[in-house]
Amino acid sequence: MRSPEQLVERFRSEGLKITPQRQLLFSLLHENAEHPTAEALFTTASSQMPGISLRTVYQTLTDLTEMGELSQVTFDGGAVRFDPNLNDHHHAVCNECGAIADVSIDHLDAMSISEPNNFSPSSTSVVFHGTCARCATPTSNIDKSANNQTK
Amino acid sequence: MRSPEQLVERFRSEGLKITPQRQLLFSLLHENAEHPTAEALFTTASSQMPGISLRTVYQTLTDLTEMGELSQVTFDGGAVRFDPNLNDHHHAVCNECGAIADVSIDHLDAMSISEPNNFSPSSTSVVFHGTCARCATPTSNIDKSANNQTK
DNA sequence: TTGCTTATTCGCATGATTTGCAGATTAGGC
DNA sequence: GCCTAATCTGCAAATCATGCGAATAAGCAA
Repeated sequence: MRSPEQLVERFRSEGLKITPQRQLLFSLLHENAEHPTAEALFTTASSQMPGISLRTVYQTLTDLTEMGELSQVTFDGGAVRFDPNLNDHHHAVCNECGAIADVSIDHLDAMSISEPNNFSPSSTSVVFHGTCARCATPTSNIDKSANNQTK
Repeated sequence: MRSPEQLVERFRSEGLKITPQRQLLFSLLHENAEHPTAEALFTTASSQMPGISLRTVYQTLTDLTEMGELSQVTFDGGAVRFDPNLNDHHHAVCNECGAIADVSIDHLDAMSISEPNNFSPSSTSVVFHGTCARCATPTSNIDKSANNQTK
């Protein structure tokens, strides 16, 4: 996702209005690597702007997604998560704390479909499940459940 | 997933009852490569056993999943799909018709996380999006939407 | 600054999917 | 055939997401 300033530019140039709600969400999403759900963003947004509507959060997230500024990802059937990272990347989900990390992959191109041989892939997404560094380190296990996904 | 006969064995040996509903679902799931949703199975089951409850379908699917006879997969935030294929495999989703195919992958092990280097993956799942053979063949485009996922 | 126009926001209703619960039913053993 | 616990069923309810209409406010012009 572009910077809040660039998004303001883009919205202006497309004749869209710059509202305080949008500006807040731009800043909450900028370089946000937490893959938040709409609800999570709503909670954070609400603390800074009491009265903001969950509906507006969904609306803005949908708009940004349609503009290609965000992508949506879901893991294991939970709520949709929003990802402002537009670079080519994949995800690693921690089985312990539920944290989701962006990962780069080496030799992704070495991999290919062996069977069936008649499917033409246009994109590939890889999800690793395992243990994140924080949860693998015994001394810092205190706050394991901080990012736990509810489902 | 094991064969209906083997599942009957297993259920018996665990003190669970063999009901007509369960038997029907065993047979509908056996070697089913369609990755059906609970609703889809309910629809099919209903035609063969009018009166069967959607609740029972969900219950049985959950039971089989907990027994390790089925796995659950979701794509793009839609409803949960059930997969009786217990072999190591991945999925290919057709952007045209929504069909989901099981795929085997060559050289999956060549691939690795380059960044961050402190995540320990225990499993990897790969999803390809693209065009399936049927939709890529102009002459057989007639029934494209047959398997279309609604979301 | 005021007013106008239209995009946005908001709140509520609704839809889709899934689970909890309690009473009715039935499989399987005696 | 009877009994008891497991199962099935129907409905309420939880969760996540979207549709809709009325109220509001951003951006522009005068």
